[in-house]
Amino acid sequence: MSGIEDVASLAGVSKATVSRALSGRGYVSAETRMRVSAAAASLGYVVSSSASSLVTGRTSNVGVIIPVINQWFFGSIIEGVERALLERGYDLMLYNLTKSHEERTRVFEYFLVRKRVDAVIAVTLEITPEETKTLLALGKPIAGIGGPLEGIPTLSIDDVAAARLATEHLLLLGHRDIMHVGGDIDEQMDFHVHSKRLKGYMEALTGAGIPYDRDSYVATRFDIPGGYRVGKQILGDPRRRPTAIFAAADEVAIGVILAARELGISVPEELSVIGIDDHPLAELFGLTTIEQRPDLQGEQAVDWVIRQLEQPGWTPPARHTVLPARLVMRSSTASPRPRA
Amino acid sequence: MSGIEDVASLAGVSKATVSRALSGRGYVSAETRMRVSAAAASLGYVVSSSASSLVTGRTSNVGVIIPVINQWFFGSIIEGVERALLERGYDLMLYNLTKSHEERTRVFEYFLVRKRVDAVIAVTLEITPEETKTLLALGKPIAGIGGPLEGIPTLSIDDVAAARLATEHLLLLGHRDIMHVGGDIDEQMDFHVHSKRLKGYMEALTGAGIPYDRDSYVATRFDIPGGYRVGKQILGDPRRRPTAIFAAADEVAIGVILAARELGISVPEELSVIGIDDHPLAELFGLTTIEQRPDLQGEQAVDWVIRQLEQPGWTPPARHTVLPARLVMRSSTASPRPRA
DNA sequence: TCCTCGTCTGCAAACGCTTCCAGAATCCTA
DNA sequence: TAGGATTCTGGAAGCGTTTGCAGACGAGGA
Repeated sequence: MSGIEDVASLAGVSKATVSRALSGRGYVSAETRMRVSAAAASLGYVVSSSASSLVTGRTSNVGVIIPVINQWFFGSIIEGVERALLERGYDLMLYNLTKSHEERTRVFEYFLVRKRVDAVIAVTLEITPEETKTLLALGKPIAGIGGPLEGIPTLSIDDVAAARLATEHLLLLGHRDIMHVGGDIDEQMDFHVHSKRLKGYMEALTGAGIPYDRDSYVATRFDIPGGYRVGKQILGDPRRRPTAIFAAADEVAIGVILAARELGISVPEELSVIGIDDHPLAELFGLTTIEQRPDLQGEQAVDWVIRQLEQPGWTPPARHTVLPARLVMRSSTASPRPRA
Repeated sequence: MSGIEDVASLAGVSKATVSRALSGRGYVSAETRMRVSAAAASLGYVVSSSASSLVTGRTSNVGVIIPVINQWFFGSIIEGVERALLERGYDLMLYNLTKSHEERTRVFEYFLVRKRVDAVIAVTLEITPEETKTLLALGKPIAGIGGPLEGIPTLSIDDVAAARLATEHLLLLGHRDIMHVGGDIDEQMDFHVHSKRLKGYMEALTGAGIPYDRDSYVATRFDIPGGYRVGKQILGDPRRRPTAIFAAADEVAIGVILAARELGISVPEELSVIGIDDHPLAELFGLTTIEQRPDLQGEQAVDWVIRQLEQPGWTPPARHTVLPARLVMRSSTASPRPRA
């Protein structure tokens, strides 16, 4: 494995010049630069990132902390982040932080601090003020997807508003009997996504003068089988069946649609269903939904941290950034049929 | 940010002793070790990984090259790899290598070589002999998921055998008119997964004395909408409709089932469907399938590379390792109905 | 012509660790 | 009691870069 010294002697210059030629910092004559590049290429030389970061103090790594990988929302974020980082010459260190408190501490106090990353992107991670202080003390840029988070730039859609928008769409169609299938409030994800979406739903109902009935909210797992299970329950009981269901995520909504189909309940004639996300499967099921773009959220977070790294003085938005979430109308929602 | 020197003077020892105490290498008295640890903790000291790897030559990073993230198979692999690495104190550097040749070269020639990782795990990546040579020349352990790959330990299920098993299951039930919905041979993934599964299908047919008809293989995208689209085509034409369909992946199979449902064709009474993967949704759809466990594949690959790193002399299996893939029977397959 | 300024290059000092080496202290065994 | 083995510690070299500083050179302005 050849070092900078070898390149230097092959090119007939000093180590310093090699370093300058290859990194593009400082003065180097065009002719010298060519010679150095040629020498480096012919030796297959690549700088040692450890040596380099030892002296510069930068690693060219960005740490991403994420609770789940194998789910559309999170996978899309990773894709977006990866793409943006690669483009800018940074590498991605992935930390899959599951619920376990022990793991969390380990990552926070050990891995991240360990001078391994230049910046951190925390996905759906409710960082405590103390942890925030630790992180900020490191002087490393941080950005969060989710939020808001005190002291850290964050971005996300407005969950309350999105849920309200979805519910209002149903109300506008004339539905009055609308159920909400959401996440389990007790098994909360960080940032209370579940309660926020529930809140938006309630607000919309209230706005329309419809009293909120405790029974009209049902919790389940945030995936297709979860939606299916609950769908079977709700729709299986004719007395309980609403004219519309607002599911807190497209996967849940799709589960509900599958349940409806199985019960012979036609969507949207007998039941309207709306979700949130605009999941890739939404189109196949004709699912009306509220679109969000997690991949762009990832890119945006990358942009924030890298800008901070590379443009001294630049600072990201101090407050939480709210992303647009728009209604995508498809064929799973319609006006309720007049009651028989 | 405190360095080893600070810890040393606080504990009243030399840097050398601090290093030994904290890393657990070499002799240190119990009493000294305690004092050093206490000092380190009180200063919030963490070793600089760049400095450390500069002298030791190890980074404690493992690079993972993967073509897709947001798909069950690949996401599961990442989860498995991440879990196994974290457990052993390594960090995961993620490289999402999409089709683009340029990106590929960049990652290979630049990122990986850049003394940033101790080992590489290549997922479904057909590494050329030249690239293999480059990688091996780096002296870094490599493992591949997929394969076989000359000179690199790899693991995967036997795609031909799995496809044969699936098809034979249908044959055993009495089906003779079996179509195969697979990936596009021209838009091949690496390692020719598509053609291998097609081959297993053909072998099974031949074994049963059934001539292979070109029209009985249809290519589509490897996802639910892809399966759905093709399903609609095939099943929509009564003259073309087979009694059974072997889909090369569960997602495709589920798409086919959805198409069948929509056309009022009941599964398994009028149509048997089998897939490969045992995708989380398989159970919901009662899908009979061939199970594989990508997460375990990831863990296994990690085990190989880390063992090589930590147990000098240990070598992974020289040849391709074939993983078991077993039939999981559910309710999407049955004997064909006697023809009217 | 002289001086200044911008361009180019090399020397050498860090960067923060790990580890080789040697010396001191303690322990065991003959 | 002597001698060797074992345990513990510190000094210092070195890992492979980047970068501040200073010197050399040529060009342009006064």
